[in-house]
Amino acid sequence: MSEASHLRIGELSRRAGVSPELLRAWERRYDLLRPTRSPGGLRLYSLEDLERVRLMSRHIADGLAAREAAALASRAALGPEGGEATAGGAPGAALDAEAARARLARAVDQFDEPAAQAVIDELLAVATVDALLSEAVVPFLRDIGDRWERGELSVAQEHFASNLLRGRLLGLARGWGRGAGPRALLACPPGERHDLGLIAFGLALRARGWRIDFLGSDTPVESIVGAVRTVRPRLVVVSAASAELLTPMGPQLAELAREREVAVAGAGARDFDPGDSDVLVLTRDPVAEAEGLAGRQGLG
Amino acid sequence: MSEASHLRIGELSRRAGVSPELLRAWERRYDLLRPTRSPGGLRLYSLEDLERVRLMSRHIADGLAAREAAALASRAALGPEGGEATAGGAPGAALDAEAARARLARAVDQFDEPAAQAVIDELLAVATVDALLSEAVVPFLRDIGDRWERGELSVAQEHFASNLLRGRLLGLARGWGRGAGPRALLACPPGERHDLGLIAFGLALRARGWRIDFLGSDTPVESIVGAVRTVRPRLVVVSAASAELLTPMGPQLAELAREREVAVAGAGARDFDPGDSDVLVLTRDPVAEAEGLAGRQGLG
DNA sequence: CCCGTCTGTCAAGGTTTTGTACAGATCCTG
DNA sequence: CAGGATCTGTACAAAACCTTGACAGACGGG
Repeated sequence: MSEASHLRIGELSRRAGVSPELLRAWERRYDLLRPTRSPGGLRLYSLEDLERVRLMSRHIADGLAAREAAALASRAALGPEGGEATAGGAPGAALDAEAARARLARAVDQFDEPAAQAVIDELLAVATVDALLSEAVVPFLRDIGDRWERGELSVAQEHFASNLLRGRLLGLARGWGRGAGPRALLACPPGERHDLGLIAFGLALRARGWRIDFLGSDTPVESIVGAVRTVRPRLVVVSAASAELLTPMGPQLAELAREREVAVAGAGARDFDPGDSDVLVLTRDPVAEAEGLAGRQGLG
Repeated sequence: MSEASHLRIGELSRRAGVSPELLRAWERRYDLLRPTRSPGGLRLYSLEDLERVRLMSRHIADGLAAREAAALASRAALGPEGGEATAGGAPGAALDAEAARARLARAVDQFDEPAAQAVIDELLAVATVDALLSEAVVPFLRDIGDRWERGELSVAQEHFASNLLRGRLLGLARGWGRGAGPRALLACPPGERHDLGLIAFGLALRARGWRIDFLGSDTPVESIVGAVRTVRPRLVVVSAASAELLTPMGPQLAELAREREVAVAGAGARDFDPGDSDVLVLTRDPVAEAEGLAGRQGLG
């Protein structure tokens, strides 16, 4: 897994998001990389080199001069991964979520899937699922929403970003139905197609021992009720971006809530009126709410 | 073990999606294959050779240069390296797709996520992406559709299955925008939410060297057109389950088709009338159509 | 405000890599 | 035996790289 594939400069450039000219300049001026050469003289890089370039880029984004960044990146190559102390940046810990979101946003703007995946890879490498969700995914979704409302984002870009993130989150979700914990059934009401927040919520619950049954977007109330009868979950979560989609199912939710925990979530939950039913209204971020529910259920 | 199902170069070319000239060039330049010869001197290939060519193609699609891809593909022939989950296995290994589908169906009926994931894991272990798609995914989607029409499947079960499969397919799709191949832009028209077939198509194209830009379900025509302007793909694919969703965008598709390849796919393509435009109508399964398009584009 | 340094970018001119094409001879199958 | 499929060898052109050298904007110090 360590060494391996030999990338030519073009591919390294694409994966690292640094132009070939600059890569050569860094090599010449700071001796950042020492690629092997093909018989014909072409530079061949390893995956370690890729990491080093990414590290250098990150340091530059943090405000260091190129020379300093190169020194740091070169040193880090040997020593056991230090804390990556970001000098004077965000209050964040080892993970500069702010910078990551910015890079992610740029990748989405350009429909650059590899770059976006790379950012997520880096985030996953240093963050727990909880941190990933609350510091990157949730803010990123908010960003997307804001830019969308301001008209800065096209539908195509929004879809592109959603599908990319959905793939990664569902990847993390693999096996979330396994185990012996209490079951939670997750769904969005009819008309609602924003399921990313719900997936994030599912992951946060999973990290606390729940078993997840995920129905996803655009699920009719009767189907949810039917699934509840089959699955017999301890918790049902319905998420929507607008309260208008939640209100019509109020009675059925209230009915369900007589035998089990029922909650509404998402931006739409804020304006949802549970009346005198036992339906919980979750307005905080997924991780916080998952934590709250875990406590309520006497779970870790 | 290594059955010499003597394939001639034409047959190998068709199955691997690589032109005969290129196969000979790879043999000469990188010693990728060492076919036996017929008494008259014709090259005879084994199924192992086929796998090796496919592996090489995949590495190229990942952005590696031909020489490096060949080195990796040759090395993989001996020891199973990391990452070759889809191609490394026994080439002829019979995958009992029928039984797998039955188990998958039962798992879905019971909302048993772990069981369903296990079935998919097994399939992935022995099948190539192509085989997985054409022998498992596509028939499974058809099954779902049929049972849905007969009312044997609840909405909840359909959603459950879709999200599960979507997660796995998008997992396989990771990095499908990488590399230097021609770009293909994939989307569903407004109102269409069945994107699984389209994802499968994207994977099949990917296996043949294309770079994929995926917009997914429910994308307005103007957004598709806008994205085309940004991305400048060589191919645009629009997929829908019903022709009613495709017909309204006929004019825009015809317009797009004047400068690049445009195709409609999905069940709805069957009833789509391209008129006198150059819009291609893809009615066969994703793998077959991807193969056809690859040939049309002179791709490997 | 001027000057030297740092950095990212570009251009010119030449080489390597790689997919594709062609020509003429040979092989295979109905 | 005709016609399609292959074989060998050579050639090409586009894309990607290489090296050297230069240059403009940003920035800190005098």
